[in-house]
Amino acid sequence: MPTVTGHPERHAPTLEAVAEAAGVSRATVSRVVNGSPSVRGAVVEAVQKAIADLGYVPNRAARSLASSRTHSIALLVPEDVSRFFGDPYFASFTGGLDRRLADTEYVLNLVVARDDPGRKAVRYVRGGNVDGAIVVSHHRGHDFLRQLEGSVPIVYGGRPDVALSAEPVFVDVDNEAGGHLATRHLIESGRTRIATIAGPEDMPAALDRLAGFRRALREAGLPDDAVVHANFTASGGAEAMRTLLSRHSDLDAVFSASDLMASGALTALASRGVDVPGDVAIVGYDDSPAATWGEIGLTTVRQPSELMGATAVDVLLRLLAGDADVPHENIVQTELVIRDSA
Amino acid sequence: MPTVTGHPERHAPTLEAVAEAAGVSRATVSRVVNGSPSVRGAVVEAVQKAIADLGYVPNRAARSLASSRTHSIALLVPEDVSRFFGDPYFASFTGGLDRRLADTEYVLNLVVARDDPGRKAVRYVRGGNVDGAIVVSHHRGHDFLRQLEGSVPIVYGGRPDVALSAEPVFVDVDNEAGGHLATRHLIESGRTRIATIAGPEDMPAALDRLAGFRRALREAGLPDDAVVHANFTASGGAEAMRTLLSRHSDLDAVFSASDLMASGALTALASRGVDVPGDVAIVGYDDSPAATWGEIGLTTVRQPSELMGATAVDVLLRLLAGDADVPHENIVQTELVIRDSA
DNA sequence: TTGTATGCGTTATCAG
DNA sequence: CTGATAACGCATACAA
Repeated sequence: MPTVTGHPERHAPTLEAVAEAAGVSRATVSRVVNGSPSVRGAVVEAVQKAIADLGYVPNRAARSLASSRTHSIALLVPEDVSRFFGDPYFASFTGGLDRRLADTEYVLNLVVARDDPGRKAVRYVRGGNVDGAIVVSHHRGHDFLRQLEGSVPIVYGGRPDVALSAEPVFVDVDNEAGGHLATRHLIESGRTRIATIAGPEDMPAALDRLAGFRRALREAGLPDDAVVHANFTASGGAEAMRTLLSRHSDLDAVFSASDLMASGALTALASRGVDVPGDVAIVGYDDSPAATWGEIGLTTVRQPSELMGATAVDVLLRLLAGDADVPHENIVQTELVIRDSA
Repeated sequence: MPTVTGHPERHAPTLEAVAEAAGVSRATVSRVVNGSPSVRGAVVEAVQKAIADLGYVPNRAARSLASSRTHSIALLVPEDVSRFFGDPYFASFTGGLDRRLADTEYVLNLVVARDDPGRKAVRYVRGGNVDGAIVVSHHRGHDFLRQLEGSVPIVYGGRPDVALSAEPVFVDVDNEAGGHLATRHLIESGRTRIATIAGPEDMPAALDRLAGFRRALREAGLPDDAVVHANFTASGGAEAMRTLLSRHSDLDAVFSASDLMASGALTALASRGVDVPGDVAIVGYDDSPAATWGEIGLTTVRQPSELMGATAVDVLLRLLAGDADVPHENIVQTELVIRDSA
């Protein structure tokens, strides 16, 4: 059995060693490492050379102990990880987080509050283990998030639907504008009888998209009464589509509030022999993988999820830097991705 | 900043404070916290009470500095995070990791080695920032992984296809058995002319599944010559299906090495008016969301990805505990999920 | 079984 | 601009 636990590592070089090699004191090396402006140029160079020669890497624990800053931030996920990452939107959001974080010396800690009602996670965050936190995939009723207030700076992915005592800082997408964008595209391509498969009535994002849909139609002087709600699933979308067809035989376009529902709608249309986009045009929402898995590419509204992740980091970093006037609402815009269906 | 319910921020209590409250020394408190067996029962209780009263939480940095163990492990992802988490398999794997880790005091650090050829990530892992690492989604050519050897215990998700100087510890799924399982199911349901849409010829997992397919057919005395390779995409699967149909008109079943390819095959069959599973039965692989998105549920081979994540943690924990004889190969078995298509 | 003393590697507060 | 020197909170040999 090969040795697995052996540490052939010498003693990792410390500030002390670098100081000696550079002929200065520990304090000076520390200053150079932390980019203090008050060090003579020549000394800086000498120290940096010593650092490079010895391959010095600051000890995180020691640094953290002395400065009481951890240089790590929590990605707090209040639900099952598989579900969270299984959602392409969050996968992409996390990608944005990471990419933006790569330029910094911050590290991402994955903190999950699944079974325990947030106790362990709250203790972790409050326990001084991280400098800040980004909370994602939070839902109404996640009241334990309140216990995070007053500990470290927090940025929410999506406007939190929780009773917080202070105004939360969040990044969100402009769903109303997204719904408007999609519907406007249908209008501009000459459609006149446009329906929507809306999302659940208790989800703010869904309602906002619906509002955007309605506004676009009103602005164009078209009727906005063809609305059916579904539950963001493919089968729900299929059923909604059938309902719409039976109610509005003159239908020539549909805005679906999610790609998954749109894919269900597409199969429903196909089985009825309705040509897409010939007879009926359809625009989805999300630009999820489902948008390109079918035979005909789905024209859809992309949420800049990666940008949102990056933005969340930006905002948090500003908060950590003590920036007093960071905006609480950070709204990013959607974008239309045109494929075959509309 | 509004006052938060609970502890008024003050100075977080330290060992010192607990010691004083319990009327013992810091060392004793430390022993209790770390579960040392050599502390009198009465004292243990007293200390634990003090801990509870004061809401004491050990300072990670101090602990780490003193013990040179970090209690955190790295999840090393050598590629784009979005792609990694966008894959349901990895999302689920990570879920397994997390769930198993929840019982411990270890924390997961997300370490990504995307653009930089591993330099930063390697430095991080070697820099003593983590006690161990779990490496996932590694590909051939990721030679920088070699630089991790000898630093901390490492467990790979999937057998690494990299020239390592020591025998790597990994968890993997038995792809050959999976291919065999799928094919055997088709045989047992009475199919006699069975083809396969295999994965890329340069991927070990794909080849293993193909080998399982062939073995099952040989064992049943059936021909194993109906093989077409595709690239694990839906469109690739559709094209492969068309090729198979043209070559083997007597086809009555197909094993597709991925659900995505199977979904493409399904659309290809549908457009030719072939009934599934009436005329042709089809079994996929992965049990990904794609398996249930279509009109007919896909019978498929599920990879116990979550179990694999949990196993990876188990193995790593044993390594960290200094367990001398942990097996290097940790193989988990696949499972057949029967739906409509076969 | 328990307490004492020391050190872990940095940062930060002073002087100089 | 630079160098001593005291924290930082905990673990752990060593003593008792």
